[in-house]
Amino acid sequence: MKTLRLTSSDRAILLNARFFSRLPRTAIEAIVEGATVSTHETHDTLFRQDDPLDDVLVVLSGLVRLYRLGKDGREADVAVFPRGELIGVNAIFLDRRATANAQAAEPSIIARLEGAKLRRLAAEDTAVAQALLELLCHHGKLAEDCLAEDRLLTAPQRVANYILSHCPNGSESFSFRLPFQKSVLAGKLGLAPEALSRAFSTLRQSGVVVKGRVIEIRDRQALEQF
Amino acid sequence: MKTLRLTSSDRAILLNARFFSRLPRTAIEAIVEGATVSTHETHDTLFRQDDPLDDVLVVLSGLVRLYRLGKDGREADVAVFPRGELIGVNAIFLDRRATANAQAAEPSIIARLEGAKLRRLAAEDTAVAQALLELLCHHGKLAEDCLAEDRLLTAPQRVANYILSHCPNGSESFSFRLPFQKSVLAGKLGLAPEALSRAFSTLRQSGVVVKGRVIEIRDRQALEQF
DNA sequence: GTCTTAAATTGACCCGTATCAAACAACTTC
DNA sequence: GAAGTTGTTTGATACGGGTCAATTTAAGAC
Repeated sequence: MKTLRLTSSDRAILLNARFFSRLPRTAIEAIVEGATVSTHETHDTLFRQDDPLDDVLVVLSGLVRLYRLGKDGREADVAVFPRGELIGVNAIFLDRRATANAQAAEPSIIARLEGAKLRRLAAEDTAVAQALLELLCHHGKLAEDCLAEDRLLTAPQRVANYILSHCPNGSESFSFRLPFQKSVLAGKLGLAPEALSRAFSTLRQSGVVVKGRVIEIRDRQALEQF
Repeated sequence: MKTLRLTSSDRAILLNARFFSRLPRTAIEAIVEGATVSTHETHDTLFRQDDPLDDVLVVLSGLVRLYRLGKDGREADVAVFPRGELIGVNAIFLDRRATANAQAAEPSIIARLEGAKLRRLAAEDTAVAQALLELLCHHGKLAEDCLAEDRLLTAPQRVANYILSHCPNGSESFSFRLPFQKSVLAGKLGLAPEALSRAFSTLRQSGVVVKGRVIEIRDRQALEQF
């Protein structure tokens, strides 16, 4: 289901997104003008691997999972995009085809920006180009982190890392709520859901208490040295 | 060992690099002006994780391996850069610190471009910004490929993939020479050298013959379905 | 060419995690 | 609130690949 224009609340969310927050108002208006919005249920597919794709998607609310399919049908997540993230920037500067499948991991509202317009603006306005450069560098770093984690850490270590990345620095004990389902976290960390579950129970002996989506940390140091 | 200026042959190599080939001569001159060159032996370290780094390195010849260290001292390659590649673009647009260690994987000649200048040029010249955007998108895609491979494919499948990526399309049988040591290939594919060796011997039954650095493929179809 | 050192291979073993199956818990929907 | 659906946990098992050690092979040095 599509609506032609962004509502004012959609607009407000966009303005808060990291990508847009660095840009002058006029640039934002130029980018957003003509954008369309769509709503999606959990498990809806937004686009498929190898599909022609000349749009950038912005997650206004909800969550989008980007994954590739193996020959045998197995899925491997390559990224998970929360509210405010841009999806498909790579594609519009390369061959304008999706490199992976995208699906909503929960009920989501998605804005679509035209790739052609973004390319034009990037070529005309160095502020836009600059913002894109920073975005891509950030994504690059995240991808590097992810690859290194996969190759260096065991499942409990990856989970400990993830938990610590949510720790307000300085505090020794804290708790937070997972921003999505555990199965999504498992995918993001490159694990089967069962392995995530087992990792949590391994971490119990290091002071991690899991109650539903809420995670409580009693001893940060124990986690750090895991 | 450093030389202050690029030789004319260094310059020629730069002009052939994918990044520079899209740029007008004037832009290239502006970027390259003031660059320094250094030569390195195998295993020399170019920079270390978390070091301040406000340069972009260009591999003029040789090979550079980018890797992260685990707590236990294990190394995980995050990228391997052959001649013509740029290293450290992410860093100059983020916090100007290295996100990984870089070491020469064979005797190498490296050019250093100043990050500050590159940033300035990217902000002034949209052609430079454009070239950087395309470069980063390409790197992003490669990183995504790598992550997906790690998560979806077994060791023999990754090796088969690598071999096929060197197959001149259309040909049913062919052979080529590995552009670097097998241990480097192993790291690039996220494998221990032993695992690479075993993968090769598994692929022998699919018509892959390995003689030193030369790889011969007798039956492409068998490889593709592996 | 021979000597020396580094790289690659092979075997034995073990650890980590995927997979399958089943029990359980938590939401929906009516 | 009951019934069905979906998500999570637990156990048993199998497989892939890492690690260590011992050879074999290849590559540099003289």
